[in-house]
Amino acid sequence: MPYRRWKRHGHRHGMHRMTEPRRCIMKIFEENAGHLSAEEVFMLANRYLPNIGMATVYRTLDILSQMNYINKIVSYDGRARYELVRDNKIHTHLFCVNCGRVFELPSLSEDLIERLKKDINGNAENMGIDVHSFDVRIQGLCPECKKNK
Amino acid sequence: MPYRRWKRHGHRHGMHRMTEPRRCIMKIFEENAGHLSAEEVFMLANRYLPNIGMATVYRTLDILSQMNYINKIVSYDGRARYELVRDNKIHTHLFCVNCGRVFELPSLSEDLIERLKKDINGNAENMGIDVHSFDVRIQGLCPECKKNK
DNA sequence: ATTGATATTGATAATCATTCTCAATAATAT
DNA sequence: ATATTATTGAGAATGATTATCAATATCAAT
Repeated sequence: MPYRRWKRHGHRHGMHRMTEPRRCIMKIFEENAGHLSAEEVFMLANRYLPNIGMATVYRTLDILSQMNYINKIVSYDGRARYELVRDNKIHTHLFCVNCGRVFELPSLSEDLIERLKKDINGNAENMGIDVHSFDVRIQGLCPECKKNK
Repeated sequence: MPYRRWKRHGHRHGMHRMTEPRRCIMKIFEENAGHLSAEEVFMLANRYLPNIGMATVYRTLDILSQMNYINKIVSYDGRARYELVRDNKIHTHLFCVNCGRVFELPSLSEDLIERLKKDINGNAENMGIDVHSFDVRIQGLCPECKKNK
């Protein structure tokens, strides 16, 4: 999402003022690929805003999720991760049922994704739901945990 | 999983004794389709075992997950749900980013699932991971929350 | 069947991510 | 510049899940 559209878009989701902490957290997601936990976002933001509070981080992450600017992902360790929404990117994640970590797997083939989209959007329309994003999730053991079994 | 294989299978995952609470919880999953929270399992078990403790429920759910007898699903409300593993059933769940509830969507078409399996198992082999199950997850708004926006 | 070793239990306390509260502060419209 | 009020940060509160530990129940060996 381009910088200048933040405010306009945010207004629809309860973000009425553009503040330092919010600017900073959005920047962090623009600059860091990957799955950041709230704690990690907090530590990164801390470099620029030493007084930022954890509550602000959570509040901002919440709003950005509602805006569909970031995706919230919850794993088995009961900790949420957040990642920037990128157009047309469908993730395949491995969730290790043993250690709780999240791993990104190679993307599915293009036409498989196209067929998935078609299938899902058809169902979505019938059910009156609003699809923000979707992904394929694998439950299983990561390489490390598989070895130690 | 047939009753008589429980013990044999469980032994590999740290379940060395077959006890009343464990028998009861496994029965609950056999008899209840759907996504049960730990709290719900606790209340159902309570009917038969009035003294069962919450800790036992969590411990048992943990072992049954490790055994791949049930699937653990974590939603946006920070509460886990568990469901019996059924062969060849690939779920498509909607996770409402607003209210946290989980909804089951109509199953994907047979051949789409077959192609997904092939693709995923190929990647799994390359990465040395152990796939217990996989599912498609949609992040978005449920019918109710969509209306109230 | 009895026994002994020990896995499992239930009650409770502890943990840890997340949310709430509220007075102080800062962003925006005017 | 000022008034309005959304937002902040600190710390307390919440709520799901885990750890602790003495008491108990299971099962293998006898």
